[in-house]
Amino acid sequence: MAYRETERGKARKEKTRQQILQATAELVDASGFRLVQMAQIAERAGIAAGTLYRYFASKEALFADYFRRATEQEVRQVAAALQEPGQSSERVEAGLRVFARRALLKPRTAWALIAEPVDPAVDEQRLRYRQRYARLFEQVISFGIDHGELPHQDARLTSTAMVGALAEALVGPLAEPPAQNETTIDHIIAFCLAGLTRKEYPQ
Amino acid sequence: MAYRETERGKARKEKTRQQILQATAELVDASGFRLVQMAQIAERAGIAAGTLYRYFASKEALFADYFRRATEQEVRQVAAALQEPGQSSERVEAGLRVFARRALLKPRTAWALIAEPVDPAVDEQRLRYRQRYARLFEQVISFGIDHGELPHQDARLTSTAMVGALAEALVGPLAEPPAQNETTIDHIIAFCLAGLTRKEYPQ
DNA sequence: CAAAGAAGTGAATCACGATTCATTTCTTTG
DNA sequence: CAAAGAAATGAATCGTGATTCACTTCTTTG
Repeated sequence: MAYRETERGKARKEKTRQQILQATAELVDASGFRLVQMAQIAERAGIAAGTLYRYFASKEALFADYFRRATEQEVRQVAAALQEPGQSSERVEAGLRVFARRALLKPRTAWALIAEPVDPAVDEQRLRYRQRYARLFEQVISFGIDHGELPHQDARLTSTAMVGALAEALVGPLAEPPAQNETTIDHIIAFCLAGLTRKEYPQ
Repeated sequence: MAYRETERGKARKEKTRQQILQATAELVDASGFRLVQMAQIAERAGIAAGTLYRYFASKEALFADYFRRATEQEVRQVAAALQEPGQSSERVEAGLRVFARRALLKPRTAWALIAEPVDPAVDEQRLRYRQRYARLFEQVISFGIDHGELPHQDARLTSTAMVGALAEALVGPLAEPPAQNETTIDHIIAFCLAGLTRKEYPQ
């Protein structure tokens, strides 16, 4: 007899898999999904192009996996901020702030996760990602409405608008890097909170 | 002697050029920039693929030209709405409403113009487009601030946030077609106006 | 109408980058 | 260490869709 999969071998493969995902993350952060090539990923991960296909069935599958992991992190961070004790509006503010700070930390990655158009498999992940965000904010807003802390409103629409405002102001094409700092975050959050706590509504 | 360019010939060429741009518009509205192929455009315009290249140097050049014309229309409409008489907030509201209605009329086109990633030449046009929008809204907001109709604020940041909120709520991945109607527009505009007219600001 | 030149055609070419796979190298086990 | 199997390699292949260009058709003019 001879070779059989061993613990050590399994660990080695896991390490390579992580290197591939790490290389993907770095390249996406540098240029977004569209411009990243499999050959580049392989080179940065220190392996041959063909080897990628021993770990991921296709480019789309690799991107989808990377996307899922990356957004999982983001959602977790924002969810944690939203769970902090306080008034609903304070909790929403904390969530927005975490979202904004993380976006500024890696603007291109944020853009890739939020807005860049991608292949169907990745796009499905993005829909899930957005839905999870929407639900997180929605829950807090709905709680606030039910407990009289926030005026009645369409919780989903508000949370969608807030995410859009943040994303556009922080990573959109008009958002020039030098202008983005904590003050910018404060302004944009103030804008969102005004919309969240507004008193008059149509109908 | 023989052939020389004539008025009639010039008109015929102009008509073909318009057909190409019209075909491009229809296809972009159906699927966005990324999926539109030169062969499709030629077929829909009723000409051969090669003929496209007698009118436009490349796909990128064609798209950039289409983009420029399309956004020119949009900007003109919004600019007209912003010029209507009234309080600054009313003028901003009118501008947002035109922006929103037109986006809902052709959601895919709106998405292509606002958010879809594109080649560099088209992207540059998009930057101009965004800047023009930003300036239009900015002017009105700045006027409002100067005349005491609006609280002091970063006019550019506010206008960027408003466009982001609108775009996300109306054409983003979570914006489901059946949910989009005049009521949705009213809600999202109310959100934006609250941010525009808010009383407290950071610092 | 014939000649000159413009415009149109579409099959062939080209560019690009993902994917394959025959071959080589590495790991494990007795 | 040798054999067996796993994993890695990277040059060659493949698919896709933009672009070219030799040829055909149409327009104009004298």
